[in-house]
Amino acid sequence: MGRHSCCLKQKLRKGLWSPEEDEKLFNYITIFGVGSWSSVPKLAGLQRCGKSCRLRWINYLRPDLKRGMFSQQEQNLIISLHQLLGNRWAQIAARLPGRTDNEIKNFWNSCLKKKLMKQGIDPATHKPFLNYESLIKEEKEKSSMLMPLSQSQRFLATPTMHESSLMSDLNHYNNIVDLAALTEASRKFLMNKPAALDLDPLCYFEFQMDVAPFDYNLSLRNYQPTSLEQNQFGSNSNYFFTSMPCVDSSEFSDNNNNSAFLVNESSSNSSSMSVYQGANEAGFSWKSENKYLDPLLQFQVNAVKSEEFNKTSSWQEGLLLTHNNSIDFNACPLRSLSEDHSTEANFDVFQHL
DNA sequence: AAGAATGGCAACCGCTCATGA
DNA sequence: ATCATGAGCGGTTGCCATTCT
Repeated sequence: MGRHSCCLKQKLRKGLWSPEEDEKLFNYITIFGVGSWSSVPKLAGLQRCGKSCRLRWINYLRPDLKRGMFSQQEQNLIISLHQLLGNRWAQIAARLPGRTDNEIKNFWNSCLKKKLMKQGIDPATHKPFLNYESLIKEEKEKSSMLMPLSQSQRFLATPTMHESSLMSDLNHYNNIVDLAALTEASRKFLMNKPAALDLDPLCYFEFQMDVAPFDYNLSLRNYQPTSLEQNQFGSNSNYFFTSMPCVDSSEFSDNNNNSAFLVNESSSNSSSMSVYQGANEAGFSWKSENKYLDPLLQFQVNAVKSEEFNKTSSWQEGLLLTHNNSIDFNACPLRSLSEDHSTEANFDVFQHL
């Protein structure tokens, strides 16, 4: 035992399928439908293991297969999906009707990868090829001249129980804040109504959010921008952030010099979230019109300076992948603060399937 | 022209996960 | 709880055709 039963059986054929075998399998499945693959070979009169039959059907015989070249749209979609999902070919294939995971995987490995590389894009990260070693070193050197700020610059607020851990994290170059801790910290800030926490104005944020129908959780990651990015922020930015995990929350807003995180999941088919940083700084929002999220939506958010954060968002349809009623939500850092104090953030909102 | 190298694709292998006894 | 089994997934292999040297 231990091995697949199909592998124990003798005189099972392997390798390419003959037209006769294809016909047998096709006829059998056409008549009896897809059921127990392990019993298919016997019933269909094939000297194959069930696994082999399944593969042949799924990848070749299935009548709903598209075949032929991938269209430009399909190629773009694959690239986008791969950026979001990585090598999860089955999930990617689920978004391309008539295409199999195997087909997409092969296409990726033989064509798209090279195509991206030719464009100077790393197919693994979907970002331009960089010499990361030297880049990081360079940025470290640059930032060491600018950073760190004094503690008073970083934190204008009354110290809290979480500040020290935040501080220590900020001392790392990448200063990735422990997400759970920061979420918890933020929640407590909110609940205790502390004075504003003034984060390093040269830092900005990446947000991650898990969403289930009635349970939202926002986490925050804070990291050092590159010097180029630093220049795009106002020097006197006053970043403040709070997050609040909510369950069926009523509206929460925090105006004036505070930022706010708002999640509403009402019993109606709508939900929304807003994040806002600082009194005069950009914020952004996330929103779903459907309680059960449309699996094909992606939101592009344009966050514009406004005194009322709930007026700052606009939406654009795109791509959203769903999974188990939860979402992984990754916002790119707010960036490109322009003269009119508008900023733009593109979000990848996706769920694991 | 011929052998080597490469590319594209189909299929296999090993693993994980779900299910049910 | 444990084990057996099957389905599904992703990495990998191997075959064949094409291109290169």
